[in-house]
Amino acid sequence: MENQTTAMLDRSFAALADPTRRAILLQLTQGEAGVMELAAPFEMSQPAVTRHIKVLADAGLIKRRSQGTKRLCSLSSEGFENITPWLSMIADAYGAKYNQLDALLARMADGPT
Amino acid sequence: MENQTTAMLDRSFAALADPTRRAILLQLTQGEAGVMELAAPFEMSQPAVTRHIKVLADAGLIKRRSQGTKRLCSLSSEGFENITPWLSMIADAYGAKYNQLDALLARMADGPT
DNA sequence: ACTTTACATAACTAATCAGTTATATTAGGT
DNA sequence: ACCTAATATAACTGATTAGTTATGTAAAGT
Repeated sequence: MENQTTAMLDRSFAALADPTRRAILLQLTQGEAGVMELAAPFEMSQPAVTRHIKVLADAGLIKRRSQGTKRLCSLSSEGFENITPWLSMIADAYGAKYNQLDALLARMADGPT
Repeated sequence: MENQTTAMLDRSFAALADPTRRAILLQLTQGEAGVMELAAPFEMSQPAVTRHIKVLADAGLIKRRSQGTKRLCSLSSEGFENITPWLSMIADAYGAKYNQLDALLARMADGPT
């Protein structure tokens, strides 16, 4: 009987724990991109990249939309909004000593979108 | 030829991707604790908890010191200082829209310890 | 209608992971 | 010296993961 939040945290952090997926996210900071574009920098098959993209989407870290035969990916705040409150719980524990993290989390809690 | 930073990010995020390990970190926000204490809330063997603790330590999320026959664990900022700069790169991409995250990361970059 | 582009899905494999039980180690107490 | 408490290590197992190749599908172009 695990709750959604916990499972979502699992997925979000796990998605971030892979260098290929982090590289994809960084590439997406440059804007929307299709699967082929995202796959280009890697010496890896297209299906492998497609799966990384699925993992990122399931974690709420990216969104996808169709445009013709393309599937354009872009960053999504959802996944990040999921992990930051949790990180802030830890940050609080560090107290003043670590309040930089605390501040970051507070600002994320303000939350846009 | 992967660099340390990348491997460290892998370890840090992967360590956070498990509910038991996150629960251990939360428990440590209450202060130092030995392995037995940390294991108590879980229906899990002691060796299993010991391994989770090792994963957290390898990720730089906790520190350990010996006191008699006990091994006291406490939160460590290292692992968090590792992931926040990376998160801030992503946060920058969101721009003003997501600048709460951006702010958090900026504050973490200030960094104590 | 046919081809091509862009992607998704399936079936398989090797490696890693999370847990188990059993056993070793290490420090303190008596 | 011996016993116990607290933890670590080893050997094993089942599940998940990341990659592969081969094949399927869906929208555009000709």
